[in-house]
Formats: sequence, C-alpha cells, structure tokens
Amino acid sequence: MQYHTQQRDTILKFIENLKGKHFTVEDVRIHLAEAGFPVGIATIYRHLERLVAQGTVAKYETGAGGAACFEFTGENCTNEEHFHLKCEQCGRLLHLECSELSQIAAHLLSSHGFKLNPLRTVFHGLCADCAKK
Amino acid sequence: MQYHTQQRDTILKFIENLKGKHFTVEDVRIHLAEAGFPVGIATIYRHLERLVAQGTVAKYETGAGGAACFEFTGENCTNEEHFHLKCEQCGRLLHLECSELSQIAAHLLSSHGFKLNPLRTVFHGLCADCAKK
DNA sequence: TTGCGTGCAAAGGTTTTGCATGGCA
DNA sequence: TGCCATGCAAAACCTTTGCACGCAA
Repeated sequence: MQYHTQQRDTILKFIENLKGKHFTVEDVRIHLAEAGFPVGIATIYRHLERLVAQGTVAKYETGAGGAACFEFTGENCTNEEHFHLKCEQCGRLLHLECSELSQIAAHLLSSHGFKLNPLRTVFHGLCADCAKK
Repeated sequence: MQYHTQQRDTILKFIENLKGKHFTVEDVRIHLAEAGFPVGIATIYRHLERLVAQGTVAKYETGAGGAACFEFTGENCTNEEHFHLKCEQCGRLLHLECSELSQIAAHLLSSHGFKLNPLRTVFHGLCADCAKK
C-alpha cells in the first residue's frame, strides 16, 4: 500500500517536469529546498528507489564517486531507442535517439542471450565538441 | 619522472597475469597481502590511476556503491572488439568479443561525432542465465 | 487505530587527500 | 641530496539503514 504524502507529490511534480532531462538526488533536494518545501535526502532516495523499481524512473550510474543520474520516463515507457552518452572529458551526459543503435539490443539478445537494459546503459567516450580539440 | 619501487613492480606483475580478466582494488590488496607483501590501499589507487591515464589499464565503473573494476590491457591495446556486459541480477561482469558490436563504435563516430571508448563502456541488462528464470 | 512515511543521525563502502616518513636515483 | 613514493589516518562523497515520531487512511 502506498500513501499519498505531500513529499511524494512534490517530488513527482518536480521530476515529471524534467521529462527528457536527467537529474541527481542533489538536484531534487536543492530544488525542493529553494521552493520552500525541504525534503530529507533519505526520503528522496526512498522515493526514487521505488520509482525505479516501478519502471517510472530510470537510473544511470555514471561512475563511482559521482552521484547517480535519474530520469523520469513515465508509465508507458517505450524509449527503447533512447541511449546515453557520457563524455569523459567535459562530464556531460548526452541523450541520443537512434534507431540504428536499438538494433544492438536485438543483436545482443538473439546472438548472445543478453537482455540489454537501455535505461541503465551509458556509453563512455568523447563528445563531438571535446573530440575536436 | 617515475621511480621503480618494489610496490610498483609487485602490483604490475600481479595485474599483468590477470590480462583478460578484471579485478578490483580489493583483489589487488588481498592478493599482495596474502603473498606476504602488503601494500597500502592509497598506493594501489595511485598506481592504478596512473596506469589508467597511460592507457595500460582500463577502468570500468560498474555502478555507485560497488567497487570499480580494472583490467590490464597492455601497451599496444587493440581490443576495440572487446565489450563488457554487467548483469543486473547476479552482478557478474561478462566479457564479450563481437565484431558486429564494434560497428556501433564506427556508427557513433560517423553519424553522431561521438568517439566511443569501449574500455569504459559497460552494457547493463540480464545475462543469459538470469534471463531464463 | 494501524502502519506506512518522514527525517535525523549514524553507519556503510569506496575513493581521495594531508602529512610525515622512507626509498630511489 | 633532492624528489618521488609510501602508508597511515582522516576526510570526502554518495548511499543506506535504524529508530522515533508524524501523518494518511
């Protein structure tokens, strides 16, 4: 059973507006605090954990030491074609929609029996901007 | 300038023998301690950091909370076709050599200007064993 | 009233850093 | 001798957990 609390609603409202963008636990905490409704970090972690388990939110672990990134995906999440690129130089996390890339999920499954989770997979490398230099 | 120390040699000898396998800082520390030549954790971190910068060792950050995985690749590292799969259920980090997959690196570069670093990229999902269940 | 949600603080684990000491060149 | 390397301990960082209290149903 799940209660409706002010904290839950406030968190949900904030991250729903970030659909298509990623955020960290700190982002949520700071925003809520600045909005005049501070919420404990543990509560934010607990809600996000639950939302991830439900599939409403995706979690990207972009490397030890740095904070994890989350992203609101919504209930009917069909973004199989949505990938993430993490630049090793500038540190940015970029979004990439590419149908060609989604073929690799099919390949991994049919040829290697591995069921790829695009919502957790992050490609590491150099972004176009940084590669120029 | 870089000095030749016993610690450096001992660490290098150990991880060279692990070529093709991955290891954590703890693995190194425990092995060296059991071998009768304990080395401080900070030293292991500092050496691995340097080796990663040199390109001799690859580092995989397999998720916050868990320890990072390293892998000795050697100087003339040509394993562009070598990828890693991390199972979300059993936690294993699997190696995968697949020429078809290496095409995605080419695609990312030509179509999106992103220079993929296979040595840092980890695919997340369910391994064949866990997917059966 | 029942029991989940909340928040604080403490604990957990990994990694980094400061500083005095020790070893290589 | 000069400088880098080492190791210990402390700190930093993100995240999880224990526990008492508060609030939703």
